[in-house]
Amino acid sequence: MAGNLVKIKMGRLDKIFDSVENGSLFKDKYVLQANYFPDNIPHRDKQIDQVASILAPILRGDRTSNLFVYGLTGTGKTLSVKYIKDQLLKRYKKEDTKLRILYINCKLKKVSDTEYRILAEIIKQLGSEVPATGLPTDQVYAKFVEILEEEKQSLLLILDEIDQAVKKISDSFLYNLTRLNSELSKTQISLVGISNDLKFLDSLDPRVRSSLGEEEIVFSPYNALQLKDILKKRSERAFNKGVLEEGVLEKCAAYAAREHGDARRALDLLRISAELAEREGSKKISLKYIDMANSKIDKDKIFDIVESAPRQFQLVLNSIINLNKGNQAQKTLQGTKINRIFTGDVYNNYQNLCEQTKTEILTQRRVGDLIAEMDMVGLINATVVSKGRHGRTREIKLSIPNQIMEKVSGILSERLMI
DNA sequence: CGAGATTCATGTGAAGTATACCTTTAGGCTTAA
DNA sequence: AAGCCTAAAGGTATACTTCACATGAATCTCGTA
Repeated sequence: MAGNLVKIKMGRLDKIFDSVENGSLFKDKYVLQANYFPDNIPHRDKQIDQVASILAPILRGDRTSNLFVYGLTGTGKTLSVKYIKDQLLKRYKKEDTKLRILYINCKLKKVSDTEYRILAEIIKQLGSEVPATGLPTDQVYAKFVEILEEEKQSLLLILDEIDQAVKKISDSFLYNLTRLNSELSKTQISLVGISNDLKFLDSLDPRVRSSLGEEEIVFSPYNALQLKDILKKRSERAFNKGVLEEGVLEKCAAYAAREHGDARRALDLLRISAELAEREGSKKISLKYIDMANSKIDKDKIFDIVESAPRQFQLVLNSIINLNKGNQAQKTLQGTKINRIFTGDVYNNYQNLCEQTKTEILTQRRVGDLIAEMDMVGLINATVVSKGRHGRTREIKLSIPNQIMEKVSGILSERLMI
């Protein structure tokens, strides 16, 4: 009896394993993943050449112009710069001075947010240590300078997502960095800033702008054809022959092109489509999986945010959902009349919710910021409107798809113990 | 009736506060030779 | 004497709060036709 049961179970699992082992659509899934580093970067030759020619003097040990690289997400900025970094290091031969190229992503959680942490990361990459917290910032600077003065070297600092850093800190950080050169006798620092905010440079202090933006390069978005080409190159390595149905690449490319030509999005779309197809035991990746993948990406993002958000954030979100539900009900009852949701409404509802859940009530000021955050991450759509005599406020629209509203609501109730 | 002044409900910015956490430092205690 | 532990001191990060000022169109006011 018991043996039978196990046998049945084994049989079922074997089937699952078999389907993954034999029927796999993937040849090499890694090729489609975000951290894959391709050995050539299509359609970016012009930009790569530009960057390379600006940075080339560093091979002679000269200081190069500071460089600023713009471009929306998924336009190959990071990839291209990293590629050039590798090439430079490969070519560098001079013995008497050392060449060091540091790549720092200012957006990564462990690095981001403070001048201190960025410096700490730089120092760590230079091969020294500094405590994660506890030291005054100027001491960290001193340590940085000390390391640089140890020996003659050229330093190229690549700061990715630099706008994130400056938004949190002030641009005085960049100012300090650009000025450091005059204090150093043996070492030259060159900066490469990467940002996807096109207006970023304008918002900087003029002194910083002129020194950081000595050279500028713009990475324009890929168009649908280029995206398709990229997908094609990668899919040849990623998939087994013949698993892609006609038009799949085109559709992925088209979707991603719609999102400002984001290549990362295109690749994600393709990979997730394939995963979905595989899970359903399909031998081919057909068009319908792309649509599924597309909505799955959106949904997962929402669940992620909602689930990991801090309690107060969840409470406020819950209030908005409550109000929205009320509106839906009214809509069906009374026809066309829709109450718009404003900050004040949300705050009132939120206060009630706090009483129910015995949570401390935050000030309206703070709740306003939380609402702004939700707008930022795309959970809601909030626009500032002036209602004339009735003041000025944000009009809030929920932008969670209806199909997952229930589930989001469920997660919230569970986490908030309502 | 129309131009300007008012007004409302909040947006927004700066600065301050509380709490949690971190390292360094110094002093006292333990331990092994 | 060396090593270890602990608490105090001095720092940062985070999540708020407080205070103060900014906003912009509906509405009010008042001079004018």
